[in-house]
Amino acid sequence: MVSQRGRRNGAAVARKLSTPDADNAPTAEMPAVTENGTEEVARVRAIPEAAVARLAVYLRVLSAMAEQGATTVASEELATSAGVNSAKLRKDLSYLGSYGTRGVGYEVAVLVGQLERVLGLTRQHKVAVVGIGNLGHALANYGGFPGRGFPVEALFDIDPDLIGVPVGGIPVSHLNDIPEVCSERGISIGVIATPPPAAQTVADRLVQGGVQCILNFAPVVLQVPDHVEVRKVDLAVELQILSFHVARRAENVGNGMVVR
Amino acid sequence: MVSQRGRRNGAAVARKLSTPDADNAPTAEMPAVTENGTEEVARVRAIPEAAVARLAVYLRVLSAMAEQGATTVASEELATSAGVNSAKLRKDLSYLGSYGTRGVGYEVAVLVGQLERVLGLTRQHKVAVVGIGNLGHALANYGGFPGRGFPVEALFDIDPDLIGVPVGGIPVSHLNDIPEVCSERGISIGVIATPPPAAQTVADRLVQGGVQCILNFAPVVLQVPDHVEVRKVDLAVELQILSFHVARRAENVGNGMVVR
DNA sequence: GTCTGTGAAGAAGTTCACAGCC
DNA sequence: GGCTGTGAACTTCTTCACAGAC
Repeated sequence: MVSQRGRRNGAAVARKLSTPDADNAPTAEMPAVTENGTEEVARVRAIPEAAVARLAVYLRVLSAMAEQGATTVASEELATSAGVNSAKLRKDLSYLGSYGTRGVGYEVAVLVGQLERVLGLTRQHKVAVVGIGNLGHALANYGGFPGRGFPVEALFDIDPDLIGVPVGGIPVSHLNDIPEVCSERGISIGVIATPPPAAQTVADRLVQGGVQCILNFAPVVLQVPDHVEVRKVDLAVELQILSFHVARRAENVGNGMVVR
Repeated sequence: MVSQRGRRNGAAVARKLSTPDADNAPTAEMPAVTENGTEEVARVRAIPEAAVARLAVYLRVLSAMAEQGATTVASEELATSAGVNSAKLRKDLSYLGSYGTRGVGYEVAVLVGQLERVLGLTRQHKVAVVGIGNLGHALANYGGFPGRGFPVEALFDIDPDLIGVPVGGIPVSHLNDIPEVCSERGISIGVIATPPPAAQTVADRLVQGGVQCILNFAPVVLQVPDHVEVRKVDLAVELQILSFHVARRAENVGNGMVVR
């Protein structure tokens, strides 16, 4: 019956998250530390994937609060604004370390700083948008992409009429030049907004160009090397999930309830 | 707090999912009563949320296969194309019922039909797009939205210059008319592509208009009644998640590896 | 032999509830 | 009194591995 809900190796891992004060949290930019060899790592690197997405939301809410002059905030309030419950919020924040004050709450500025650090927002991530159709256009024009820190620095398309034309201040290059241009400009994030058939080829070229992360709007499952991170945004899937829920509801209705 | 089920006493429960045949399958499973007299009947508990998103992906892959003339497919092949492992795929499909043949595989056409049924794609879901800026424009022009079954039938904006102008064949109406127009046209899905400050008001009006589902592109946490389903697509969050992974990688690098 | 369907084990994620500090 | 931080309980999701149908 071993309760052990730790990680994969059963060794006494003991989840050393949230070390008490003494902020040893490894900063993103310091090469930092030591080659631990034996024993376990004192490093905190265990933020659950699911929590990461929420951290980004907290950051946005906190930034808005800071702008309105708030200096402290309680977990309950922040949680409500972020649309989660407070236990989850506190747990999520505990992955960063202990930055709250019992009986009081969190200092907004401190939390913002920590979130930015953990999310890697203390450095810039240059973005390339591939596929300057309707969507790509919209993305390119977002102008420096949401929340700054993500400047769009390259655009690509296959249409000869578009090559060289500036969109949002940046001239469009040809798909063939993806590897070279991405390499030159140090692009770290590629956004794929092409038609489905082109997506895989584009992904390959982005990888060639040294891009580490891809945000894929094309409804295609991309094949990429392990070291490349892909996130997918899939309109059709989102709509179908909604459709599923409508159907679910309709099924459970026992009477004349109108379900669209 | 007496709830208890699953694990520990798994023998008795045996989760009777996947009743074969029979259209709507409410899979009851004698609820052992309990003391909660008031609570409703929400024990249908059929398809796990996480599986639903994947079902939509399987459907797309299968449709493509059907188009190429495939008539049967094995779980391994389908799984690979969909980017999941075969055990997960089989488990997911088992939620629909038993539609495969051991030793052979699945009939593509059958599976497509079942997926469409479960995802509620046998009926149409009329879509309204609110906020005809860059993104809204792109969405409106998707022309009948991905995979049909989701016709765009109403557009809204607040800009007087846009009102009445047709975009993708549909004239833009004013935000104020959302409840009325949605009601009239029987809109079931509202897509919010407005600037953040407008999003909540828009959501309220959509709900007033009887919309059951909202796809929200605005970086805002929406407040809606329980019976309304919201899905969020958040560009900034997606980028920040990618950023997090870059930072993670950078941290773990012990040497001159270039990490963008 | 091949491939599905599925209990059961395992891992990940969420919620509870309370100790500990203000 | 109020609020954070967190082990432990609980829930959901994923993977394993094999019985059973072809």
